[in-house]
Amino acid sequence: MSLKKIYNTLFKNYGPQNWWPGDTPFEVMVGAVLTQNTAWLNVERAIHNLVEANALSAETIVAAHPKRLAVWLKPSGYFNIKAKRLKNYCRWYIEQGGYEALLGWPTDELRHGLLSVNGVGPETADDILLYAFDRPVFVIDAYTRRLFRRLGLIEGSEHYEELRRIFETGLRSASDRVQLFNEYHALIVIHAKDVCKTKPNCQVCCLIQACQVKGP
DNA sequence: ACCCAGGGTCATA
DNA sequence: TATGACCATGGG
Repeated sequence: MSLKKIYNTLFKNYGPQNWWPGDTPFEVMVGAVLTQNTAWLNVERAIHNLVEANALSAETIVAAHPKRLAVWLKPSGYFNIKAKRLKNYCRWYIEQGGYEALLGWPTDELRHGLLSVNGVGPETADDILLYAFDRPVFVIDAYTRRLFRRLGLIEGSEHYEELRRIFETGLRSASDRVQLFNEYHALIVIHAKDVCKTKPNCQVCCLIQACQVKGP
């Protein structure tokens, strides 16, 4: 069972997802930080607070008092640490000259720069690279590990970079890799959290003979 | 009253 | 290198 076949099965079941739910690249970046180990609905509430406060910009976030920023971020959980991380990211983002400047960076350098920010780890960086900068980077999250371990394609305990290499090389000959990786990650998440719970007999679940969110 | 959610950092051995 | 504690809200 190839990675492409699994993608086709997922796509056939769920259709196009059109991620990331963000109106601007900057909103995508904020969402990527706030969604760390957090349900997306709560992230939306936090972003809504920022919009209502007219604070959805790097400059405003950097200038905001930490306590007040934490209040805006409260619904997304971990609000104190996320306030720091978001400030760290926005400070770096401004220092590098903002979106237009970063667009000119080669993907490897951009990824390295993102990872240099305290609070931005590999998945957050790859979310930003793929969904805000349209770079062909495959996002590895807990759902990806679980699904493909059950499918028998990976062991599951591989390091992040190793898994990313496996997926990116496995799909190296695809025509539009940005579009493919974008949809693929979205489909993996949708499969895990929305449909898989309520449709025990979807094709992918039959494939792995285990349609349960919990479990190894 | 549990368990979990689109992780990451830091301290410890 | 590799585990574990910690961060904290809201939904099921």
